[in-house]
Amino acid sequence: MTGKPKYYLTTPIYYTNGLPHIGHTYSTVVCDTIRRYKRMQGYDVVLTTGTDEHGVNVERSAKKAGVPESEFVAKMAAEWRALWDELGVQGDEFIRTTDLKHAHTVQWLFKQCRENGFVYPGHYTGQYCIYDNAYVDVKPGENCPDCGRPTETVTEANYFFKLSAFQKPLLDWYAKHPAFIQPEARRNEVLSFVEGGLRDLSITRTTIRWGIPVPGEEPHVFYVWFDALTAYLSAVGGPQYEKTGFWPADVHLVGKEIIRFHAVYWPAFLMAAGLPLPKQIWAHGWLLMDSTKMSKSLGNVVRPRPIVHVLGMDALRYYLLRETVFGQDGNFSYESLVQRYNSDLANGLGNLASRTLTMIEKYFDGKIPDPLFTDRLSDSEDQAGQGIRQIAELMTVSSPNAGLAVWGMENFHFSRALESIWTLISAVDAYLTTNKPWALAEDDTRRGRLSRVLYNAAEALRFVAVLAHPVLPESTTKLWKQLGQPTTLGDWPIGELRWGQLTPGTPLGKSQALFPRIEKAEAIERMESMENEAQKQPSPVSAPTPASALAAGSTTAASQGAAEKIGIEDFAKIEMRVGQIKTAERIVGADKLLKLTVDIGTEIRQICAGIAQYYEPEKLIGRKVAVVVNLAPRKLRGVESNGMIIAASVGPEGRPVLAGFPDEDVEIGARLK
RNA sequence: GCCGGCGUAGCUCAGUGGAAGAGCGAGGGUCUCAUAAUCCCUAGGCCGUGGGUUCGAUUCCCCCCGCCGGCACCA
Repeated sequence: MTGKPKYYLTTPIYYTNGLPHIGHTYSTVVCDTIRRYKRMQGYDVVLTTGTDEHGVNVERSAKKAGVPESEFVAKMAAEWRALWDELGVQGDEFIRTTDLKHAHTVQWLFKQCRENGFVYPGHYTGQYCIYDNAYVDVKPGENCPDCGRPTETVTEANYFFKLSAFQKPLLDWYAKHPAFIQPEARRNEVLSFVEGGLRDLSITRTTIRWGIPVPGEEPHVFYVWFDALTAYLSAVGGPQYEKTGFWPADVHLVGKEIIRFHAVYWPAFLMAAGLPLPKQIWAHGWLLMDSTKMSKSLGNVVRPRPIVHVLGMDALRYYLLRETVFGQDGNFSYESLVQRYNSDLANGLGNLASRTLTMIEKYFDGKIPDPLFTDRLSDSEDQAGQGIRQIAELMTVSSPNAGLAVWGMENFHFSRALESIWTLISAVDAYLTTNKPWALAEDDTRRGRLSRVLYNAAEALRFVAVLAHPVLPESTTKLWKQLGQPTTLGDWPIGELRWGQLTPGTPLGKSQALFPRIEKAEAIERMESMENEAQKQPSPVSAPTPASALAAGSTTAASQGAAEKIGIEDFAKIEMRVGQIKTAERIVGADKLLKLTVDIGTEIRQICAGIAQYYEPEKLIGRKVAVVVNLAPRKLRGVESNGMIIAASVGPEGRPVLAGFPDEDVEIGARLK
């Protein structure tokens, strides 16, 4: 089609059992930023995102909503699409795993793998969690380690993929392509995983109805990863990928929790089918609501809409890319979000644009002044202006020793790139303060200098508009128009950015505040109340189930720090009972944890409690405590904990004080209400 | 348990074998073109603890403490 170089990148294909939260948003916004940047660099770019719509969870949710699966997923897919639109995301391909062309691609890929001898029929027997729709590694009779619900022993016939055959080829590939898995820490994890040996993988199911049929092998349908991962290929031609020229992908951007599927399974499938491998898998970190405090409940997810409504989509995009070092985990809080908005966007970029454009309006009748570049006298007079120019020009140099704006974008160091663009903004602010154009304006003999100063400020703003556009598409476009630029900023060739391209005499567009300042408490209050409102409302199709909150490629948002009001029915979900401690011992290698056995009336439970620093094990025996008995079991330091002992958390260190019943005798097993 | 990472100013983090940094917040001052914005100054932090290598370590090595991640079918 065009002679442009091609660039293909993907977001995860999101599972449609719930609605998007801030973590999904993060993945997608990063991709959109890269897409816009590559486009400005002159690439023919395709960004694929989409929805993963098969599986038992969808079956169940659709049933609950009382609609056919196809209808359910259609509505969900529409929701996801709409959200991406609201965030300014330019998805070139929106692939749904229920698309016909995707089914064809999956079936074709399977056929290739099978013909090449990497698929064989077999049986799998294991403990199966029907809620998570997954085999889990526990003994018969044990509960699911993830959701805590009972598992079933299931034997089914299914097709296996010979993953074991790819240990060596994969390791060779990793060795030959050191940048294949990013960042480095994830690469090492994957490496040690593969070095530890690979087991074959079952890739079809007969226990699922809602899936892509395996041709001629009904009732087999394809199981999640063989289905979902292939969507990346389906989106750009499937079997005819050579015609589009977009395969292999340049980068698959994923959340760190699904790195293995992308860095091990997917390349192995492709190798088995004799297809080219993607060039890079980039795993980003999670956004945590409160990094110090891990949340146990997944109920409180932060959604992007309230933020977009209160602060605008650019504010959210900017925050996601600026606040967190890409690749690492980051913290999310409304507090820091509004802080960033006010100090960087409103007071920084917005205010600079406002003061510059207002002065050009006032002193030059709304036309870009002539900087008189040929005037040598003015030139020497304006050394500070030369400084601004230098800073701006350095931004465009792709080198870790230069201005870092372009270099940072190029290397996915988004926070660095933005940070450096903001050094230009504050340099211009300082430049204006020093040169006082408002004072120059009162002296007709200094007209030339005034022109020069305001030209430089406007030209620097133009640089900012171009450089920041991939992150702030909406507001930089406004700025672009305010600067009187007739071109489409998104098409502007970033590599051709040069100082002095701003044409004198250009009439400015209508000026308006880019980022109106907002009172912090009020903004937080509005976002939180909208969020709470949204949590109460069922989704357009059905309420998302908490167990599915960790969708593919999502980043986890743990619970909010501040407690919300809950209804009595929510409280009733928590089953607390009086328990008596029977035994207590320290856990080797864990100095905070005690392993307890607790009689809760109906049974004796093993429970771990983080109280070892303050309670002697021997003195606890016989003590009556409050126990949450219906908490999902989990392993702490390798020791299973089936319940939770209630304690007050006192002081800044959170010293635990056990809740108890000192005054009255209570019966073991009595429920707390 | 095994493997890996991290621990630097109130907060979020950057950084280097040779005189400790940025942004934000906070305190003081300033201008008035601007979104009560800007700009300037100030923060004196045992660079987790202890030891080692070195002329010299926050930066290299070891131990310890604390936190986090990975250790397979988790959409």
